[in-house]
Amino acid sequence: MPIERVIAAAVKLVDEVGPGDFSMRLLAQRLQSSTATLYRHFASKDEIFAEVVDHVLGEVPRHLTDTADTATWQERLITIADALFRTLKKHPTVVSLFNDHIPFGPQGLAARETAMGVLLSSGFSPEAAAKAYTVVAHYTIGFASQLGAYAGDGPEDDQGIREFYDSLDPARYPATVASAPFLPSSLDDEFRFGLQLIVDGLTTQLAAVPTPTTPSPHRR
Amino acid sequence: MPIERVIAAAVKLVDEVGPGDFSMRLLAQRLQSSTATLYRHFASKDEIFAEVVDHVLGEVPRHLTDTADTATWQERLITIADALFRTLKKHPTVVSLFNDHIPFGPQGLAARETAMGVLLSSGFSPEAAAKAYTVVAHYTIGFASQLGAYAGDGPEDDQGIREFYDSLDPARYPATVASAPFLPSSLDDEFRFGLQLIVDGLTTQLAAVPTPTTPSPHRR
DNA sequence: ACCTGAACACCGTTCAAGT
DNA sequence: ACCTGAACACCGTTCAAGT
Repeated sequence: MPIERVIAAAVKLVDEVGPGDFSMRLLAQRLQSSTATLYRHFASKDEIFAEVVDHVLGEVPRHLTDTADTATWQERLITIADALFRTLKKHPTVVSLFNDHIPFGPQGLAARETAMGVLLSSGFSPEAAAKAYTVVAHYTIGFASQLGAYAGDGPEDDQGIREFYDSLDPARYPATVASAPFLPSSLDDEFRFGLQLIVDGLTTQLAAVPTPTTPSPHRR
Repeated sequence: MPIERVIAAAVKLVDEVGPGDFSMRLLAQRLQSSTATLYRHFASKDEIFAEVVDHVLGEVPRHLTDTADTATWQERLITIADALFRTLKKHPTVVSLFNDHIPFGPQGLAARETAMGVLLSSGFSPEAAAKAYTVVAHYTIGFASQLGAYAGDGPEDDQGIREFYDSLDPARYPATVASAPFLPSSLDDEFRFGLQLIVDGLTTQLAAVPTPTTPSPHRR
């Protein structure tokens, strides 16, 4: 009956069977209760999913690796994005739920506050921080959303994808075949590659305006 | 009974009611047929969704704006990503289906081939082209995946989000409140901002290796 | 007050039976 | 050979009835 127990069980169930096979009946059964009882705590399945998203966001701080006081804002921003990405990778089936609603729950707000604090104390202007965090958060969640496509039943692992493009008719798909051997080795590598590009781009962009870009100690 | 008519009706139905409310019965009814007949053409609902994704990808070329022969690869790459993003924006409820499977259908292959052709003929090495296209494609689809979150029932429009963050307790969420007035004005603007960052990053990255980055006429 | 079995109006998928 | 009504085993959500 404690609400937190329901949410924890819901997270576990989504992790195990995915949002598609998740059902109120299954959840009620696991809690040795009935669906009608669940509806006294939550208005709908969707509301439970929102709580699941918030619960998962609560794990982000655990994946935040310590950064030295001398770390640049670039290093700090990459650390934050990486913590979010690693959290989502631990709950691959949950990620799609992030695309239904903006995470306005307490853990979502806390994650945003922590990240914005790091950026502001690293010398970002409020405007630059808002744009940087928003784009990095959307980039990270967007990439993680596609994790599911690489865990299906087709030739959908790194090696299989390369082989598939390589096996196409070179007369019909010359450019695709030519580049097939050079495809990124994993969505992970690609995520880091793109994240670095964005941070590089932010560095260039910020250097062009009077916003201070020199690192300053975080939360001294 | 022609298979293309079924797919066209499926796209229309997903556009209208979303994947959640889409049902085989509803589709059969629109086609004045029965669900059992649908199963003689497609093995499952999932297979129909795969065809819907491919059909939508077929619209990308229509959104490709003409680029001058003197256009840089940066301009060409942005044009390609923008065409994909605009296509997905026209089918916001379809986008989530992109996250279930890699688009290996004929239209998906054609879109990839066109984009890779542009990059290769713009002077990219096969390796640089593969990495650049993959990261840009995932970036674009990832961003578009989150379009749904900004069309819900909460305070989920640009103005409402700003107001929500602005109304938080400044003592508890100082960094969030400080940056609230500067949030990007729309997911559109943010998409273009991030895309520019990635292209800027690619420019820096490519300048550091012997890969030619000078524009050359496309498909002369 | 708190809980729940059973019901309602749906699903995806299959199959025996019709033309 | 091609189609389909009806069935099967499920859904989310509600509500009358029980303690």
